[in-house]
Amino acid sequence: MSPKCCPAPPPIDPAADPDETLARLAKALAHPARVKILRFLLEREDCMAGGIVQELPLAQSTVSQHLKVLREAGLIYGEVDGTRICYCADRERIEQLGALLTGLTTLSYA
Amino acid sequence: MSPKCCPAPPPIDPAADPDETLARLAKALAHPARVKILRFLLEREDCMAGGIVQELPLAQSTVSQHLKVLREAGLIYGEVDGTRICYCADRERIEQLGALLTGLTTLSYA
DNA sequence: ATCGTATATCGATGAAATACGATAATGATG
DNA sequence: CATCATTATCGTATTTCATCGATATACGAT
Repeated sequence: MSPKCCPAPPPIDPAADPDETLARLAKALAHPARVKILRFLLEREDCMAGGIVQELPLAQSTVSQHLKVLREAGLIYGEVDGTRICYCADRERIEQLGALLTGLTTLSYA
Repeated sequence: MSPKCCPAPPPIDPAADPDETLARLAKALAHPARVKILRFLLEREDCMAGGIVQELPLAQSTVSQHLKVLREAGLIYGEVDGTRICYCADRERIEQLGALLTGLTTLSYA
């Protein structure tokens, strides 16, 4: 499931406030470029990421910034090996976002 | 299903770019106060909203601003009747966000 | 050791978000 | 009609975001 080139993703903190967590994850997705980056990473199972810059009409430094935001939110993880990066989308984290959303909508029916 | 005090929610535009839409909706949720507001509205099926200000440690004008953001993103809808507001959470829109998320993660398995 | 490539970080800048108080608008109430 | 209660809007200060170019860093190849 999880590709070889990346270390294990950090665990999800169950004690965190759901509203804060939801807002935090949503914020990381709150930019089209970051959604596209995430989609790009999700599309290739081997999580090779060299070439993200070419996919977007943005400067390299800007893309790097967006990657940082995604990384800090835990939506992607990985490592940089000198000249090569190996980022992976953390599906579990994305599913956590989905679960938080579902938890929101099913509240009143519980 | 949809409460009486609110008009019909605006329809969802199917032609919009999914990444833009996802980012737009996520952005509206990218603040804890707005998540709390949404949760508050989802909790009461009758969508009465008088009292949101009391739920949050924020000035009334700030809450109004957050409501505006949610409204413009289509996550809530409703009308103001002078001294009384009647906002409803748009469950369909929230589910659209969930669907866009799912569409993202299931991409490579399609 | 030098060059080339790929990524991250820094610094600056303009745009947008967040917050508040003050004010306006609108209905309800006396 | 005057007043109260509730919400929206305006003006403004502060912070955060987005973007870029320039520079730093790390590795591979020559």
